[in-house]
Amino acid sequence: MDFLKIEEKWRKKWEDERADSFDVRRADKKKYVLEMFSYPSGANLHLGHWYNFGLTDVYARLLRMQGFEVFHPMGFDAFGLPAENYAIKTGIHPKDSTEKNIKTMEGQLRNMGASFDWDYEIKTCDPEYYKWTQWIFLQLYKHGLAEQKLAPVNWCPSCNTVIANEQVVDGCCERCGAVVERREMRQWFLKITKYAEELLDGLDTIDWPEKTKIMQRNWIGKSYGGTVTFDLANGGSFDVFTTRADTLFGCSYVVLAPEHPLVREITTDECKAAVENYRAEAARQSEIDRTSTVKEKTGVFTGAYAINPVNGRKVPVWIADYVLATYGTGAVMAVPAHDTRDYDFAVKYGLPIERVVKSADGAPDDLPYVEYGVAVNSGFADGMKTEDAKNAILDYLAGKGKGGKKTTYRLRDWSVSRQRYWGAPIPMIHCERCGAVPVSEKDLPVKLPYNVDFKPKGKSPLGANEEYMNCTCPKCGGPARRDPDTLDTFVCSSWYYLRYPNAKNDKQAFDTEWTDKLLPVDTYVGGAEHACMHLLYARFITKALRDMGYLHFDEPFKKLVHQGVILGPDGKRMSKTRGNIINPDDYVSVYGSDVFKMYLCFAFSYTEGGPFSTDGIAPIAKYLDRAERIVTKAIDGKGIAPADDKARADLEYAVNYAAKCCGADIAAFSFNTAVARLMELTNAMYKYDTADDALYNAAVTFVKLVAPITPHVAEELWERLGNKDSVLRQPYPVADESKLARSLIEMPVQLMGRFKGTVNIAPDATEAEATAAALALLELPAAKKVIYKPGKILNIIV
RNA sequence: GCCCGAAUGGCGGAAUGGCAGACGCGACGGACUUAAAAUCCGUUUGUGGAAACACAGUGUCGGUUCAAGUCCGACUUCGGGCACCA
Repeated sequence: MDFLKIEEKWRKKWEDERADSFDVRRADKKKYVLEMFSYPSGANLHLGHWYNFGLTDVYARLLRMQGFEVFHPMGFDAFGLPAENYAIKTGIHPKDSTEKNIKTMEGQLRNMGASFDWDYEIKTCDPEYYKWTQWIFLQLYKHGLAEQKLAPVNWCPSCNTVIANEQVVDGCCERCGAVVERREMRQWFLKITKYAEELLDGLDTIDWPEKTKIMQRNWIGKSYGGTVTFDLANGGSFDVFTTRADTLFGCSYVVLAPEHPLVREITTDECKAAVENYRAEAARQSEIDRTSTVKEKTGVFTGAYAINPVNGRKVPVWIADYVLATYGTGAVMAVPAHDTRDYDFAVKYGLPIERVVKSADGAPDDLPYVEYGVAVNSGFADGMKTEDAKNAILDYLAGKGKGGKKTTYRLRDWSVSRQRYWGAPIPMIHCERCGAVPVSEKDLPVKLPYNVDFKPKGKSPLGANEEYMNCTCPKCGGPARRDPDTLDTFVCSSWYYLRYPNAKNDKQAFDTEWTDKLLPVDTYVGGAEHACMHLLYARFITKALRDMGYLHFDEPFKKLVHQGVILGPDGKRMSKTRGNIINPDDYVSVYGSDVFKMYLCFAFSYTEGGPFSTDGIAPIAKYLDRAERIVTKAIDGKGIAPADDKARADLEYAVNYAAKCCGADIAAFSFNTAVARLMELTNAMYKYDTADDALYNAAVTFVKLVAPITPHVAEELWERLGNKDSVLRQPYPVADESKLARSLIEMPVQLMGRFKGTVNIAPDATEAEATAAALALLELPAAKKVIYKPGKILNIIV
């Protein structure tokens, strides 16, 4: 078949007929199918796009044939760092390069033959889009969900700019090699932590991969414990968070994070130099390095002492980099006898190690003993089991006003300020008199100026543009400055699924009534790398907008599917430096999109992915040619009465078996087995080998079954079968169960759980009948016991 | 380092705890052809055997079960994420 020619013919026809338009009148039958939109960093669609968009489109087309009105939009996540880096390197403006890339990708997406409705296209860098991103930020601000806080950023002293984690390589700047520091800057945060509990609970209500739910649960990191207030010997106090309050009597020192605000105040003069050095050193390390459990623990003494509230004991206050300012209270109590990190630290620095838990059942309990057990050397808690001791000690502290039970989350607020150019400007104004003031909604969008020097020079690129920065305070009318930062691109992508149905609405971000009809997204497909960030942010924004009354659903994505990662032919992740990048165009331009897509369907387990190999592509083209030949033969047989009943029954079985499996497999994103069932069907048609009505009917069903996968080829064959309408609008075949029923079935027989052979029995055979047949096969007189699972196995035990 | 996955023939991959290897690639054989290509048909986990069949076999080691690729524990290797790449 001339695939390229066929594809051009049908694509043109579909475009002329607007075959992929969403019909709003049928919104009651809607299915919202969405892929994570693409980031136009390169000029071309890469293999991952094909794998995500191409195969999800197979699913979308199946749903259409099953009678649903599918809403399947496409757009671009167009702001972001790579375009800006590219601009710094080449001088090409991010807007220009991004628009050019989008144009190319749009063309390629159209040639994919996927059923996107382009009427709803969005681009996050379009002022008509980011206007509403800014509007959402303002709503969050008005509802107390946005606030300014100090937070550390990576600062390259040589480039004189903030750099992303990605640009930090082994603690050094990837551009110039200078050692990167962490600096505190004032930044906007969205208070996602307010929703920690609901984000956790909501996971139970959605159809997502279990592993993704587990990852989100761990990311949110709820832990039950308590706070303990330590008074400082020289006045003042601080709280620690612990999940093991039962070990409080064994606390022999306390540790603050190096960044803890109290550190400067409490450090004694003798210790000052060491503490300052240590803080500077800690600022150079990433959190991953700091929390590594194999890294040797280090720390320094501050010279200060704190009072353990349960026993009045004076314990030294240290700082150590394994304590993070961002988790819990930024301070921990150290119980070396019952925590491995504290133990290593205490051994290294000669701090006391005192047992306060022993094993309950006499099992070995060498120190450090981190298991639960029974409290010892713990005053009033002696003899209590760990759980009881926790409660007793926290209750005691609560009674004294020195702490109590507390639940903590690992989840941190979402930092959204970026000291970069290519993003949505933060719609806030800083006034000397009024402080931070929101831009009024009527003045949105705050437009990103085109003429900006985005080269690094010590502050945000926008901050150097006086024309942009100077404005008047909306509150007092005095002179004021704009916020020089832009929003994290995750903000743009945390609500785009709400915008698609409202893509052309220039009055609102979305029309609530309409949004309620089309959302939530029924099936969302994208990479598992987004499990904790994008997917959590989107859930948060949905819940926040719901609480403001704008939405009436709780979760944005009912069902989630992750596609796997396609690796290079060498089994490694594709990358420029490895030189193992596969360009899909090289194959699509030769074989066409149908063949390439069917290859992607067949060659991988969708959710696993795997190494790419060119070897499988040509065979798919051959297979479609083989299918074409048998369909062509079948056309000649139309109207000829079938002769052989047995052969016809076998063919009909194959047809209905394929019908039964194909749709179910595609719906389960098991594309490879769906293709396998189609191959079995064509094999059965070849075996039948008679041009008559039975073969003709099989061909008709086959063409419908294959249509979601290879729509162009299916349209062509459908036309040749004598049809005038589109095969893509035919109802998807449903199996006739009566054709699948067999008078005898093969029942595997096991002896003591080992397979011994099969017997043919009636599908509804009784246990006695089945046992008799099995015993005959095994030539045994009787069974001691029989395990019979009709349709599955019969296991004889002697 | 921490969290989450994955590992099955020469290769890609199938398999609600119940016949491991569906389907395909490759390889081998046959038909057609003067020949080749293309096509159609067949064989193809390993070992032994002419065969029937027997034994072994799903990364490693151990466990649960009448029965384990599948469940549990420990490990090895690879992949994803770790909050400023998206």
